[in-house]
Amino acid sequence: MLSSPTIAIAPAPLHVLPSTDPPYKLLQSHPSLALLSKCRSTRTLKQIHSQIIKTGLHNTQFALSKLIEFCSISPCSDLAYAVLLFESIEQPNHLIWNTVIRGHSLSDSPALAIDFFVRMIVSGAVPNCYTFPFVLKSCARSGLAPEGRQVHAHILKRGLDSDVFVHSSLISMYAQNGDLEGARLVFDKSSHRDTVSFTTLMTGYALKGYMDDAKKLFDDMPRRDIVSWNAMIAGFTQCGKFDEALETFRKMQRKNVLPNESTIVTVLVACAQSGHIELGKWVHSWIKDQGMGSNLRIVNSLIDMYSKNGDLEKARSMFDAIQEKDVISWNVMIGGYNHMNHHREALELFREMLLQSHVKPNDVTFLNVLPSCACLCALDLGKWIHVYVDKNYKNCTSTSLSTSLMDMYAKCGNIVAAEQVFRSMEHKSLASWNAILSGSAMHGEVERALELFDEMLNEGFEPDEITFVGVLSACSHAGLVEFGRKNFTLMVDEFKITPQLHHYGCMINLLGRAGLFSEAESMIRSMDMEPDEAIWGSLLKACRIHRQVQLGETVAQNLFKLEPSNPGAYILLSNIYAEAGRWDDVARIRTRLNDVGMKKVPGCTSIEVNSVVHEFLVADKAHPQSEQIYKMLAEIDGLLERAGFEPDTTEVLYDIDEEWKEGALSQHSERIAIAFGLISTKPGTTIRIAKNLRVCRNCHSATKLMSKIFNRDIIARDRNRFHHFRHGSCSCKDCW
DNA sequence: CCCGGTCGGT
Repeated sequence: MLSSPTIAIAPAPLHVLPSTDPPYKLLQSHPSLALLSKCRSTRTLKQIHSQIIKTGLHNTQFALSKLIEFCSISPCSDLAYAVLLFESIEQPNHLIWNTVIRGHSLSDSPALAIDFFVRMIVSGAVPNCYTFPFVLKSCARSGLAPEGRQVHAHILKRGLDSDVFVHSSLISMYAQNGDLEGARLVFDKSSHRDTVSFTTLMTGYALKGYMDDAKKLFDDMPRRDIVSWNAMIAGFTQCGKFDEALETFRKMQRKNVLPNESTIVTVLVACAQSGHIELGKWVHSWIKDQGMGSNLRIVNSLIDMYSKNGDLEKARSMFDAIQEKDVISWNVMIGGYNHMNHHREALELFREMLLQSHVKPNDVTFLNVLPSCACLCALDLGKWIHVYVDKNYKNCTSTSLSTSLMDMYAKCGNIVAAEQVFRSMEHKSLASWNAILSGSAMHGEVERALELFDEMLNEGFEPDEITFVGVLSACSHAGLVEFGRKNFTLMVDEFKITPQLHHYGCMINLLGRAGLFSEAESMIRSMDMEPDEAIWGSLLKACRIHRQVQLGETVAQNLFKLEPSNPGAYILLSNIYAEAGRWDDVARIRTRLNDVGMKKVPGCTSIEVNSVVHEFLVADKAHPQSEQIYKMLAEIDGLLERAGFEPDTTEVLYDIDEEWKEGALSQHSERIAIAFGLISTKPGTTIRIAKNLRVCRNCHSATKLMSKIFNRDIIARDRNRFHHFRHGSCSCKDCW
């Protein structure tokens, strides 16, 4: 029995097929081919293939084209197998050529379809009106505009441009390659413009954001079908014109055009992105009336709409009610948690997906989970995903997935792994450069960040505003005033980027810390926008460092106005007074602080041990191992004292609305997390923690000493940047 | 018997 298909199709010389097939109606209903529609795995595919060989069907072009078609576009596609089949045929007919070109045009590497097209012509086979739509699609999908124009020349030579399918495919190809003039020319020259050609050109305009032109075509077209309406709604949605999108939807209903599944999905996207939750709810009840309430695509879109609008409970209850969840159901729910900063829930649901569902995660799943890993410093889970991706996607990992992995490593404290991923990437996007650049900046690797910036410019990448946030924050972390000024000018003059608050924030921080107050003030005056709390905040910090009492008072007033209930400004100002010996003013601020009833953001530190993320608050006793943790804390205090550590109590004010007690400083959340890390990991292991606020001075000094006493690398992420503690010192060189 | 345009998750 021929159980091995490779043996079956590999023999030389090549398969010579009879020039004509038996009547196709006989073939079409053949039981062996009917089996294909039920085939779900490569194994059964191979069995069916053997069947086809046994019954002699493999001597027909029809059966082979069906097999190739199935291998190349079914859910369990295996393009390599399709090519193997194809190569075994000596003189493929049109159908076979078309099928193999179509298979490649829909694959991950659509450019290969063009290679087959060239081979087809060289072999003397004549492309027909079925061939060109596939070839044009691959020119569009692979972005090969010159090749697209050459194919257009072929079409004209063969007089096939009057075929409606070829005609609309041409418009689509030009439009998707961004050549709207080309698309318009094809459209204008034709005398057989149908609804599809109109809609295709209209979509081309919409894609570029030219909604006025799109609207004009829409109004001018003789007949509109449901796809035309949907395309118009989608066009408005994609360029953020949600009101117009929803208005078009209402108009279509007034004209008694019945929305279909795609319409609903598109409208729900508009509701999700624009926050029109009331309309979303109305659409939901309308869907129920229409009996579409159990359509999985629609339910998935509803979950997305509810979760993006903050109603996670409604979203979750709909998610739980789905009997047969698909990968998108999982992705939207995980993505919803991630979007609303419910990172723990995102990771928990991801675990549940792996353990309790039969749905395999895909790249979008990871794109939704990785930012949550990054936020919680869940490095083990992030690494697991990396290994999984390498194993399951081999060398076809997308640029965005690699970028997301890189970002995760950088934010979890492993900048070396981030750089490794970066170097291994074949295609880098601007986002990839931005991620590695700001990663290096976050880790205080300033020279590296500036090197990377030069490198990306040399490779011809055009930096954007995010790039410059990375560059300028690198300069500000290292106090490189001259570089900061230079790059700020470069950004504005060379790259014509209007500075945003973030950029000014970096500059003010940099100038303030260097004591260049008049330059900082004149920069603030030059801004087109109102300074935000970050800008005043960094200036106030600078006032404290340089003991600028008078300026500090003015700056603090600005902060009080912006954030009346944030205690940070009061604390900084009282520190400034304290350091100037103005105790009356200190007392006055403290009273005010107590009167206003500040909303203090509780300090919270997370640490991952054995793939589980643990979170600790100040003086937290909720952890099951609390008793051991506090024993360890006491031991640490003793060791610190013996090493000559003196608590720096200048920032005790941070605890002003805590019940102040002896030892409060050693109960800051980062200390508890480190103590937990020390008792639950092997000696010598690196400890990684992530804190939601900035590390206080006292904890910073204590942690430096702890890294020496326990001989551990401690990598701490605070709200701003990373601190790598090692052998008693910190990578930030005490300047943060 | 294989052809075109809209549509969800970054």
